[in-house]
Amino acid sequence: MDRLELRTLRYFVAVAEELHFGRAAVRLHMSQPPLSRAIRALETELGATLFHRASTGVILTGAGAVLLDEARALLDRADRVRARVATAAGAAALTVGILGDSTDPDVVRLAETYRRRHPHVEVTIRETDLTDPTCGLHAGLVDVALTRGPFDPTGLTTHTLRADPVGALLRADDPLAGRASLTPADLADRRWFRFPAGTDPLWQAYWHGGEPRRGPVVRTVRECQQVVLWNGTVGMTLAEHVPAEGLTVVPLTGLPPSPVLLAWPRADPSPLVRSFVRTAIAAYDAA
Amino acid sequence: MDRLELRTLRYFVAVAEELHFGRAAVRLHMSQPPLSRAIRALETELGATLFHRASTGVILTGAGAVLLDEARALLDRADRVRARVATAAGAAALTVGILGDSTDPDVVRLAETYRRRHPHVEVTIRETDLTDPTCGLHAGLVDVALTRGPFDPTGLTTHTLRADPVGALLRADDPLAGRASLTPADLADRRWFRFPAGTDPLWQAYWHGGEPRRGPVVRTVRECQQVVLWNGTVGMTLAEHVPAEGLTVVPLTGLPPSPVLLAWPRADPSPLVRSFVRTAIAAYDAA
DNA sequence: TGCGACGATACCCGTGCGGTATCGGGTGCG
DNA sequence: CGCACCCGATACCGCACGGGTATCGTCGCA
Repeated sequence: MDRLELRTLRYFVAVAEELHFGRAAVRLHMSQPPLSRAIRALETELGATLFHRASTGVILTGAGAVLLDEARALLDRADRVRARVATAAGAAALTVGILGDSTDPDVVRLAETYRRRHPHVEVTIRETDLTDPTCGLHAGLVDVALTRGPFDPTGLTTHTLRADPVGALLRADDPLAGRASLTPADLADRRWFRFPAGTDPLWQAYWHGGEPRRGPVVRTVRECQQVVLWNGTVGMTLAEHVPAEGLTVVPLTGLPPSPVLLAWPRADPSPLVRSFVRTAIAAYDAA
Repeated sequence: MDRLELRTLRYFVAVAEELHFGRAAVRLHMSQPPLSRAIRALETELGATLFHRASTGVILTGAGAVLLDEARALLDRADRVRARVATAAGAAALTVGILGDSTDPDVVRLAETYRRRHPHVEVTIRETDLTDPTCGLHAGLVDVALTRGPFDPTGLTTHTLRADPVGALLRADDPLAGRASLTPADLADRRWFRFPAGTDPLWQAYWHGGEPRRGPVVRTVRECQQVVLWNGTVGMTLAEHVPAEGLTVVPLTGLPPSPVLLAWPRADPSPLVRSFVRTAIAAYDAA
């Protein structure tokens, strides 16, 4: 009674249009055997032969032609359901907080994907400087944050997407710039750039290499680079970070990698927030 | 992208009509938690809130009302697809062979179920006497057989549904009639009813208690009972069999139980045969 | 304040779906 | 005539998802 699902009908339409199981499978981004099985099961379910499989090729039977017609109509209608519900839900807005002043191509792609799948949602990207890892979540400025940890998770739900190794950001002419890797101890006597007082303690501690530091206070990635470039202060950044001219990055060992994570208010997230989270997780899983 | 399936929409319609998750779950023959999850996932998928869950009860949102409308239309159309394809497939006929001259209520229920789900199929039940366990499959008289083993499976596909213990069929005044159980050895000196020469050897051997026997030849259940009643001949039957007046059944130990099975020609079974097999397996699994 | 109703959450388990590897047979070419 | 390739079917496997039970949190009411 329950093999007749929209997914199965999409499979059927693909095969009926290609008249070739292999090509249809490619189009459906799957392999051929499960497709053959699904069509076979559909035939069993309906009690009718939908394709004649001859060595010369695959052709539709009469029943198959009728089903093709019906299936297309059904799928068209199903596709419109999303739009109808979306307009009925009215104008919807979602503000996504992202961390830092650098433009991350991943974030741009994610926003595009989400806008394509939820065209009725007005998506606003709000960039925050490095002093607030929650990107304004606690202040209620954004609905969901695509940011980095660690920070105080009180009242928030978080989901870690990835973790990136970190490195030391040095002047290219620094004595340690040629080293293959460094530990925080190697830089214990240096001046580090720091985040302002009041910044989340966990966050501050992490980027200070796990120790209390002294040095100039910065708020943005650009400031970090400028401070390092100007006066030989050091600091942490992502190991993959491609630094500005005159700077270099040396991998830091002995430190946990920097987690990329989603965060949103714990209490009763809206469907929009949940759908964004789902989309983001799917996108990062795929990458 | 793929949470929007007909099954999910059926869930949604049930909840929207009951405005009560628990009752909707009952109607859908499932428990309440998976239903809540499914609706929640649907909301996430669509990026819209479909129900307001207040302590006073559940009410539809505007988006929910629109979806209810759309979902009903979609489900109606989907239900008609089956009928459309069936008529396009043309008049179809399926002959089911069953074993024996006794009417089995399970078989009647199964036939009813199948006819309800495949109204375009002309289902014919063909009863065979006990001399052909394939119910005319080899002779091409039936498309699929609902019968018992064992028999020569050459050219056939079989699927065992169940196995029933067997017993000895005795006159009620037989000296052994009071025993709690018997073995074939206990009856070694008796005359057994037999199946005619030419009957499938495996089948014959099974019902003769695994040994060659001498005695009157029978072809039907009624004949078996009559022969035993008239002259004290013995034979095997199902242990659960409720015998006619003057007869008794004593469980036989040391013999494999009698398998109930489906059989159909191995070569390229039609969708009708496959759908019948599926229905039958589901029915016997449920029982 | 205790209890009942009801939806949400946590956790477990089996099944179904999609994957890879391989088969079989039919066709076409050397 | 045989070999090789094309293509759908089959076999088998692993995992995610859907369904289950148990329990929680919260709200209304006695």
